[in-house]
Amino acid sequence: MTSIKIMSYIRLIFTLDLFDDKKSGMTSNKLRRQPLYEQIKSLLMRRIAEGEWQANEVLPSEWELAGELAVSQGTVRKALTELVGEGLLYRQQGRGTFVSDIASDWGDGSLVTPGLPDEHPDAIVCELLGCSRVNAAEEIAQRFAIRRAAPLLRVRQLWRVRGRTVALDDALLPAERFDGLDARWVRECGGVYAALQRRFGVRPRLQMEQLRAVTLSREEAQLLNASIDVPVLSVLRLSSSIEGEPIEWRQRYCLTEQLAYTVCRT
Amino acid sequence: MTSIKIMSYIRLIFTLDLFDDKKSGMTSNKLRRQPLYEQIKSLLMRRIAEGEWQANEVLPSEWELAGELAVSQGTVRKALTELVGEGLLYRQQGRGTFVSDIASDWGDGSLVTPGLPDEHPDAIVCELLGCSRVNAAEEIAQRFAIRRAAPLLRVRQLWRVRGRTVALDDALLPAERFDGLDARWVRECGGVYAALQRRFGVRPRLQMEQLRAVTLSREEAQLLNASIDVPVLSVLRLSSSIEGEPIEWRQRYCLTEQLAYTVCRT
DNA sequence: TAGTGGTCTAGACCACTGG
DNA sequence: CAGTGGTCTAGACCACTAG
Repeated sequence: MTSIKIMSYIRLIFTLDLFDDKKSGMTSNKLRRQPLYEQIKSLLMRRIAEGEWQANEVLPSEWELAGELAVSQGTVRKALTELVGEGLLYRQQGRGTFVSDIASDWGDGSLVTPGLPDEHPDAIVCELLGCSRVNAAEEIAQRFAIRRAAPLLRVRQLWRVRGRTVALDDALLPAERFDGLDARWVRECGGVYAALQRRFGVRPRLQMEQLRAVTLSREEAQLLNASIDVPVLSVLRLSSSIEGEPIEWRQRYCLTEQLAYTVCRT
Repeated sequence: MTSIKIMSYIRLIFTLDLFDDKKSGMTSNKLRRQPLYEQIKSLLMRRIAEGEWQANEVLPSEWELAGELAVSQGTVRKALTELVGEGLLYRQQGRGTFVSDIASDWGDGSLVTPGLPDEHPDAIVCELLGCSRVNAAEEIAQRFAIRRAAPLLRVRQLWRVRGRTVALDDALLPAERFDGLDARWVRECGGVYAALQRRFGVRPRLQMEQLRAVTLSREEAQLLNASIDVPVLSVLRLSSSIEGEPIEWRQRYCLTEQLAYTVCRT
């Protein structure tokens, strides 16, 4: 217990630049100081990314954090509330504040019978088809803010519901940013996003999604075990880190004859 | 100024049941009292629905509201913050808190070139095809929690971008719940959602969305001026009031050869 | 019963807007 | 300059969880 406190204290020393001119104010009031609760958010995000607390582990209480960081409990609470809103944490009254689970590569939507029901969706199973390295085309390079023809990691996945193929994914990630990421890591961690989080402390966040109805190429149709004529839902998704850095560019083709791609709010 | 205060005071009297046992506590502690800020949210939502403040009008300041409602400014702030999060209000530092604009029937997504750009989307124009009354099929009736074959208002709309037809909408609303709603009201208010808000004080909120890739029937293809073979994005959307009451069931067919249906976050 | 998050208060100072 | 929202503090009490 005491050692934890001391370690936290040492960490605070090294991050003291964050809490610099707290009382001074007055100096250079044009360069706005970042609010305390924002600094606390950043600090907590970094410590979670570094693995100080694993998924579903409990954080120190609000009062402990307030003590460690020498701020009031209300300020810690505001930081935690925002991180809960962003999905990084969850709270349980009387128990504590916990780190959220790692996101699945599938994302948020579920696949349910088109009619309408609020039926419980069947589990989606992922098969990793393989990883390869490709060179970034012009537009992709721009998206990732990397040079043209820079190496990309390409991950292909096949999704099944009750044994039936339902979707084909093609994910692109900047290879130099995630050096060492390969099929073995993805397999061991159980997904691209899980690997990103465990190895690089990065949590992908959906930033933009483009939806279209298209038809498949011969190769894609074969992988999905579908006719080349059938209309297919195309989902093009850009994910980024919480800081806004673009992380992944994912093209999904989804068969929606049997199951509809469903998104619920609140 | 004084009269406003008095009216607010009178209103408070009539809604005093909301702020009943604030200090008493202790009594029947199993029947949890609703938090003050939730009561304030409800009160403000009702007053906005009743038209006390129009879109883009400024609300009383946090201190004024706190005075009227006899609560602390922090509690008013919490209520306002949540309503901002729900999209009902927006704030501007130094200016005040304002009522948000009325939502468009189109919804949140925009239509942009499939490539990827963050290009500024072209304006979407709506043409009202007509309103009619139909009887609720079994599954729709269940959704709206109304009896089978109860009357529904059916609104059909055609959407255009730069003159090209891009989408066909078919909206169903419970006719008895929105008695008097017809083509004239929709036209005058400039949309179904605008009419719902101005006439009934209801703000539709997206609750669920189902996406599929389909082909069109002959009639729909004709209306959209499209081939019957082309894959079309089907969007099935259920909207509800903020209280959770189901309001609208909307089927959209969207041509996505030229433009992709795009959703952005943050 | 001790410890946690959830609500509420009162008061302070700041940054921004507008007349 | 007065008035607004934005941040931060300190302290109180409540409801829930778990030993």
